[in-house]
Amino acid sequence: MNHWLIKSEPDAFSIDDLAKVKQEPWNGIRNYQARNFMWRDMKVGDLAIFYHSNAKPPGAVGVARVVSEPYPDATQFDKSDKYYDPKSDPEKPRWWLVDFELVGKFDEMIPLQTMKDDPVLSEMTVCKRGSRLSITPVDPVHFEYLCGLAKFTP
DNA sequence: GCCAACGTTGGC
DNA sequence: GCCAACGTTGGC
Repeated sequence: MNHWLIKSEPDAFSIDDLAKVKQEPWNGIRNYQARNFMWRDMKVGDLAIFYHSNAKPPGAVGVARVVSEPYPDATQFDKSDKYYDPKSDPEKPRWWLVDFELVGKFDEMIPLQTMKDDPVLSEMTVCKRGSRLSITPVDPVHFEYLCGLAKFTP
């Protein structure tokens, strides 16, 4: 099983929003590296740290699970959607996604600063300077350690 | 294929 | 609001 970190801006879609729906298509990803992780590497059952970006403070807020095979992101073909991509061919879709469901929300978020200050978690991609990728692989050791810090058992 | 200009992300 | 990092675009 692979482990991941997925970023979301809580103003757009927060972990509480994920709690309200059964499962959520992770749409709007328009970066090839992030797309490749969903399209090529994610498997049903994979676990992901849910991370709030552009938040005060930013940080890890819970755990989500991959619950679908990859399929084309419908928003790329919707002219009225902000993620519409006129260059994507419906015969050969450019953007793919998976669905996530909530596993659980941490009792207390682990702020990015706490992760950066931690000798183990500071190795995570999200802690590195200039890390903008919205989906990143996570070392299982870091995943377990972070859940431990949050007193959370997936 | 190079690279300058530009746009976006996201912490601070 | 600022700005560093970095991906994308497009002229050449």
